Amino acid sequence: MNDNIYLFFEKIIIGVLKNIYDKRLISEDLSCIRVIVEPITENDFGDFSSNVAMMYAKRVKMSPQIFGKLIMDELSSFDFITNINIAGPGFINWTVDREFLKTFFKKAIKGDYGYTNIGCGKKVNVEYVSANPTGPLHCGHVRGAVLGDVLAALLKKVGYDVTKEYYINDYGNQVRILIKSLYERYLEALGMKTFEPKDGMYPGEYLKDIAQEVVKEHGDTLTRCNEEDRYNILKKIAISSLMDDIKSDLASLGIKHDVFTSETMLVEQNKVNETIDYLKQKGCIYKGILDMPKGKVGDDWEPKEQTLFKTKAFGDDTDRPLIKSDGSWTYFASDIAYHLYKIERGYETIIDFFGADHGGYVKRMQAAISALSDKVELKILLCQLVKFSDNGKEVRMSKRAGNFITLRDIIDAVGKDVIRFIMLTRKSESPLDFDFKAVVEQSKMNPVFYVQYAYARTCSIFRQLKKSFPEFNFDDINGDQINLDSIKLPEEINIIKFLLDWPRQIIIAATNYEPHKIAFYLYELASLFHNLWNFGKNNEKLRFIIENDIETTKSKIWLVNAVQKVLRSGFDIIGISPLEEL
RNA sequence: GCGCUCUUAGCUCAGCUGGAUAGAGCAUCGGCCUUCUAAGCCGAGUGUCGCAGGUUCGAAUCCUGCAGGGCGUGCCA
Repeated sequence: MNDNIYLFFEKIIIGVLKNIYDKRLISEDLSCIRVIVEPITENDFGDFSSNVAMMYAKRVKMSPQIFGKLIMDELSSFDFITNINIAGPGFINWTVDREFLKTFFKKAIKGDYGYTNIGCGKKVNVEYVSANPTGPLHCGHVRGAVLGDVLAALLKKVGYDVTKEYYINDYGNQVRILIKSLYERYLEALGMKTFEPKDGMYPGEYLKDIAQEVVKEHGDTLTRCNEEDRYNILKKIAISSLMDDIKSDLASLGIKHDVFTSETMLVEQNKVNETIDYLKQKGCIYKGILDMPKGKVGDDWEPKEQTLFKTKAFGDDTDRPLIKSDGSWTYFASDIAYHLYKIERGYETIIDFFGADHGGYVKRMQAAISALSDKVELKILLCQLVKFSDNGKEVRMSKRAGNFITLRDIIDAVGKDVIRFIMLTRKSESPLDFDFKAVVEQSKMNPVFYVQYAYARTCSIFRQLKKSFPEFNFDDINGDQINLDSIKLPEEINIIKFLLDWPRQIIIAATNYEPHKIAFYLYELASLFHNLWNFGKNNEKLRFIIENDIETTKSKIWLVNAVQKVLRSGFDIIGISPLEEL
């Protein structure tokens, strides 16, 4: 916490409020309120600002100006606060002594900068990707995959005990169809018939390879055994093979889940039964007939009695069925069991990352969770779909025809770093355009190179440093005794101020579940650094390495090192590579 | 019909969760490479924050209504 200058000042103001109250200058003890300190972007006002006087003027029955004046008088007793003033409708603005700013940052950057323990080791489960194991991952999965992964990394960074989880939907109808398709491919591999995709069967070529595996392992014996055995054998091979492919694709994206939970396992171990029984006991389940849905209705709709969950009582639009007409569990039923299973494992916060096409699912799942537990928070995050195009032309996909862009295609085309960064250049609720041509071109259009270039430049400086000062010792710049007097350009101070914002940005991004903020922060930091770099292009005296002046060089290198460290730790969070050369 | 979500510069988007004169990139025009990497930097113009109300010291941000786009809408996952 002591590396966060905003928390530092917030604490100071809390202390000030206490003092004012002790002196009976105000009528109410405000020392337990939440004070917010923010950076000031327009430099004319100062470095930092707080709106506390405006927020609480009413409660102490004063005008913001008068209340602010009281706070201001107390604050001016701190010698590192200079130029304190009240502006506009009652902002308290102050400037911080440059030596203090540098010393504060010098201490902060030494440790695990940016790590904050606001999570206090609480257990959080982040479920993401969870694509059906009926084929390879396609481009539609990429955004949720990256956002979920970065969010998990962020939560870890702020002190949560994070489990990254993948839910394998290996139980429902889709799997049944998959196995049917595989059997047809198997017969084809044995030369017994030609594969003809019908009844929604999966036409993809990948089933041919799996069929070959089956033939290798079982010969033609499956044509003779009973249907149930055959189904189970085929399912086991298919799911494990497809999950291997999925895992390997995810690994290429830098994603590795901690836990894989299988829907079939939940059913077979009676978790679904038990969950539904539990809900029955609570009186949440009944048999009934749902009203005909408004809007588009299939031709085959007819009223039917179903086993229903009273999700409407917990805020859903209508009650939801749990058992299909063939007697098996609906997806919703096993998903309730799955979430209870997560709760049983001790997670206090459960986060699900869904695509926008699952938006209709949010309310019923949240309803289910409130029925199961009043302690656990379920957060369902939706990310909008990605529109893929190539040189401005939209790439249309049809899963039925089997011509979809796989995740593998995208990784091969543009690489992991580019995908990950591009996915973070929008907030998750905004739709995202992904144009192959624009992305493949390593141009200005592509922010990931811009950010990686800044990092590479820091590395380049260190390489150059070795040539100019072979005896340079990095321990010198990490020690307390380093002299930072030559760090005084406004742009250098600005970079330090911006770097001081890093721990705060991480907290904002993590607590609001907004991973894209990190990408934007890094972009801006890169921009500030490129700017500083070019000072040295225009004026040799403003370079980072100054021949024959080891002391100045040391302090400049200290700053470069700090920039590099923050870039590096940002890269770790969003999962892109710190390339030393481009 | 109902629910969720989005609408900010010519285009693509940020906007620190209610703050001060709403910001970037692209595109356009002009400048900077015998130089720590020019995949970079600097300078120049652009706004009915979809529309209309409301809440208050203060609204792009919160609430209500309307318009437009996307997604969803029983026994798919």
